[in-house]
Amino acid sequence: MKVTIKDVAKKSGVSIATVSLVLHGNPRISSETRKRVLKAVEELDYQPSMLARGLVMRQTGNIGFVLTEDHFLRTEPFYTRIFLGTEFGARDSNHFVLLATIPTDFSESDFLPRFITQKNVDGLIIAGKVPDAFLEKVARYHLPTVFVDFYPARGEHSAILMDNIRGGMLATEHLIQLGHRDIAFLAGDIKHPSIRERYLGYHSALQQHGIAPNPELEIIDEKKTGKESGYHAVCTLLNKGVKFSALFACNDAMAIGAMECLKKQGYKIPEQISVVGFDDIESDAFQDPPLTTISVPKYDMGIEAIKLVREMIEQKVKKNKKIIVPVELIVRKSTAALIEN
Amino acid sequence: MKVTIKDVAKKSGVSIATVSLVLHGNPRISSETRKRVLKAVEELDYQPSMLARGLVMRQTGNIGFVLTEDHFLRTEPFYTRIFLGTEFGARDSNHFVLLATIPTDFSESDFLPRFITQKNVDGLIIAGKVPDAFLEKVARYHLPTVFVDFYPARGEHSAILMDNIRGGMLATEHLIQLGHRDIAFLAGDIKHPSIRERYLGYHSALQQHGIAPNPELEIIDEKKTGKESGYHAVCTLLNKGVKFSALFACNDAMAIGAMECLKKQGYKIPEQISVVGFDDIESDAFQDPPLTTISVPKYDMGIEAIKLVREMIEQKVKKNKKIIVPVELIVRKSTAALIEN
DNA sequence: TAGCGATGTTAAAACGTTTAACTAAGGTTT
DNA sequence: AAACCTTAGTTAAACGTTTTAACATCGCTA
Repeated sequence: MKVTIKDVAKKSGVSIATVSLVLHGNPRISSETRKRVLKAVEELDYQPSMLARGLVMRQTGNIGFVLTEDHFLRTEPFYTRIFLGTEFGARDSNHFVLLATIPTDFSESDFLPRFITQKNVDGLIIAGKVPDAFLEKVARYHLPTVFVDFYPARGEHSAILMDNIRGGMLATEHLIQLGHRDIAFLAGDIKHPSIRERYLGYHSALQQHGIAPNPELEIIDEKKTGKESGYHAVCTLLNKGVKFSALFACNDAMAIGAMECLKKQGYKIPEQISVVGFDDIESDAFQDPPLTTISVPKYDMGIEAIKLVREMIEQKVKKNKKIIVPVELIVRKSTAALIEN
Repeated sequence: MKVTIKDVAKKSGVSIATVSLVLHGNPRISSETRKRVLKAVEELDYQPSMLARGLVMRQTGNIGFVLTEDHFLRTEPFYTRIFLGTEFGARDSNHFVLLATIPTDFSESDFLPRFITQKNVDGLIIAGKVPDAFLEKVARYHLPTVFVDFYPARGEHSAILMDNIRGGMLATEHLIQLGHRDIAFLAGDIKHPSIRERYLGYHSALQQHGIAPNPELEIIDEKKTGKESGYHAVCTLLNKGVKFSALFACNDAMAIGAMECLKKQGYKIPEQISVVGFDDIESDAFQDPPLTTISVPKYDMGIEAIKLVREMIEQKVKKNKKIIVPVELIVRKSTAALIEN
């Protein structure tokens, strides 16, 4: 059968308590005994039972990771990468990350993930936007919770967010530095905090450089934020007949859609129009031309999220800490200096 | 604190043994006591501790789900869907599914997922192709294991596979029934069992309908199996100058790449050339024209996988059961009857 | 009336840990 | 030499279950 602490104790001629103490680095144990125990552990390949440990320590060693089904299944592996980050971060503290999806339209009558109702996790990471009904229901369990890439409308919470405002500024400033003045902004779902913030960044960069924002250049009422929306937004912009030499889309999907439309209309990118996106999705580098964008450290966000829940679990204190991870401008071939004509 | 079996016992005026027996549906308990206990359980919202239970039952209640990082991160959520299926299937038996990725180039020196080395799972599901080095290393742990969409080259195993041969036949027969005779086949990585089998299906359908396979029409030595490979394969085919009115690609990615190339060269799909793919990926329906393909029940594969590991765990017997799930032809707009000219 | 079988319930051991409280031996102060 | 501290290790309780064997009660039968 499985080798237990008893086997180790017997083999090294000490009590099981001593073994346990050694394993926890208790300084009361002489280095000689310590060595003997460690040797036995090694030779027997002893692995402590998480179950037994959890039982006495009253924790499960698990952390729940929740996101909507849509987010999990969407083609761009954004949250998947964040999850991978948590998986990695969890290694240090020997936690396991349990992943569960909830219906995208979670309602009062839906069930919570089992690991929540069964109290089989010590803490929770909630990634991406989730319905209010879910938040209400889950709040009843008083689990240490960290939000990632989403911040609930009401209440104080711990969260890992990206610096959307700065990202918006970075993108816009890049264009300004290239000499552009007439910079369009493309977005949908403008009520979503992240998108709103990117928009704010765009605005404030313009103002800081003494460029008056031109409402004509802002297409922010697209229904969605996918490729088609980008395509459509450019159509709208073109139809207005307003002059622009660059555009900043609230995400890469829209940027790619926008490029498609522009190319179809015969515009040369970046010679005639520069394009910047946001997110740094996989396919950016394979676009024609490769897309300049703002990169988000997804993996790191996962790691930070784990660190934060762990802090909350250990200290048993309801902190409300917001961590803003920095974003970065990635210059590729879709942007170029303005050519005056 | 957390409500335990003791609280339930006290509240309903019985011993904890009785509570436990009630919860396990033991028939020796009078229906009166049973009712009382159940009522208390209900009122206290008692949730048995998986830890304590696992400790005495010597099982963890967890099932590990392993796949390579590539497979997890790839844009098409194929394995993600399978995972979701396992998650769902695990609900009945109240198991949790722990997901872990391994490096795509896993080697002897890499670490196994923690839940394996720590014996924190009762069984294992391995999805997609994994390196031999991983298989060797993991075999040492003698865990009940089920493979999904992959079957190791050596040894006998339990696995959930899709009917690739039949899929290949279905696709090819569809084209034959539409009147096509010169049907090209596009593939890469022909050594991969799944792709090989699809190829076999293609072949045998041709033969069953008395059509001599034409090696000139088989482009099977592409480096990879992505969109670019499909694009490139069609170039090769076109350069040969061999006549064909339909093509069957070993997967949708290649089919989509192929369509792009054909459209660029001015061919009309399906009027001049019919195209069939395999996999039924998300974006098929949004292609121009929407792609006819073979659909694979990913979600069901996950459910079946869980069922099978559970069987293996319970019966503690090393079965080698192969379950072949059926595939289905999905007719969209990329195929049409041959127009003689 | 002793013995028996059926029925319903419980006591207690076991699972594998952690950790507070304790012990024993030796060393140091007074 | 009594009292006290250190050091290194051990004992035993606790965590929350499951399950087996034992027990109590009752109505029957011999």
